[in-house]
Amino acid sequence: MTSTVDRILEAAEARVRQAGYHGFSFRELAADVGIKSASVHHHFPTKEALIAHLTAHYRGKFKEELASLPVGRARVAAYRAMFREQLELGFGMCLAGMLGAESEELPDSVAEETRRFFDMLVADLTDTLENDSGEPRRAAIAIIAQLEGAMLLARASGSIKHFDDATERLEKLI
Amino acid sequence: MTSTVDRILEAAEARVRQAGYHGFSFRELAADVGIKSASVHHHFPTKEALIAHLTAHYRGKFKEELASLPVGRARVAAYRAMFREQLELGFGMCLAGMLGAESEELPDSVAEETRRFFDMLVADLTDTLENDSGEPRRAAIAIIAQLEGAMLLARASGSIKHFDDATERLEKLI
DNA sequence: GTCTATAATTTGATAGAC
DNA sequence: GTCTATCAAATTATAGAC
Repeated sequence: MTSTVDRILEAAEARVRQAGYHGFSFRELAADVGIKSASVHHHFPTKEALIAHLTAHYRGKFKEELASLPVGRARVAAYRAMFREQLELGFGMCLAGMLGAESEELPDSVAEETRRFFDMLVADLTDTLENDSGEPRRAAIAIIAQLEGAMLLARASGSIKHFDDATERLEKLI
Repeated sequence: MTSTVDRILEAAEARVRQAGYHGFSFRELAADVGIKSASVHHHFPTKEALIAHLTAHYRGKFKEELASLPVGRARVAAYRAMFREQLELGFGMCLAGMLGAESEELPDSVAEETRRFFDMLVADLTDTLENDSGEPRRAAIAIIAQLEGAMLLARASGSIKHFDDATERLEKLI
């Protein structure tokens, strides 16, 4: 049995990943969970607080998943498989990717948590590539950009094939 | 002297590129132009009609700019410079990139125009790379994804340096 | 072509009962 | 912790005067 807070976070994640920060209301979110919007406000006072918390939570979940991935060059392929699976399951954009696109017009706390997500990702991949790349940090940034852009393009085109095409030679960026 | 329609399109482009489809209202848009929201509705009956038209218009403008770019491999570097300049001037995401991220929850006509933008871009770059790549279409898709993802990452991180890092070895994708 | 006025609905958020 | 009820503001959109 999952707590109400967890169910709110799960529903909010789905909503943001499909439609962005401004693309859904507290009422829609509450309906997803099976409660009323006032009950959502009981757990998260404002939309800003909810999405900032969600983004930090997403970063934590993501970091946990990273812990189980292989090290070295193989980790890049595992990143690719992770992103692809999210697309294939219909989960929408990466949460931080969606918020990153909108970030200039988002509340500060949300933009800040989004920034921290990418800092974490860049750090993880930079560490990973330290022995495989002359410029590990630059390679890490290029790979993350490629994955986010491939997701975006696949959604825009309505075809997961675009993700596969865009990332097939991902390791050339190392 | 620009027409009211052109000023509406210009303001709408800026709004969508910063905040997305749901991130602004007709009243804000009208204020940008210096008119009332009812006057915006006179030119574009609905938000869907406005943004669908805007996206088709953006595709046309983009295609015109492409006409002045060099051919062959040098065109890839010119693409990169184009995208970078937009970021540097504070123009936000690529319009189609922003709408592509949100596309699953957008009105059909808007999603369709967004798809057509990327079809056009992929076709242009595929033609360009025909003599320089064994898989010109796949290379084209990879390059476009890289550029869109680099914009997204630069915005999320608040640093144009991330765009430069992500795209420095863009030609490796050819 | 632009305006004022307004309709009908939705939004984020709060008060207070249970 | 959830609800009903409600608020004030904002939203997309329309009617009709000028």
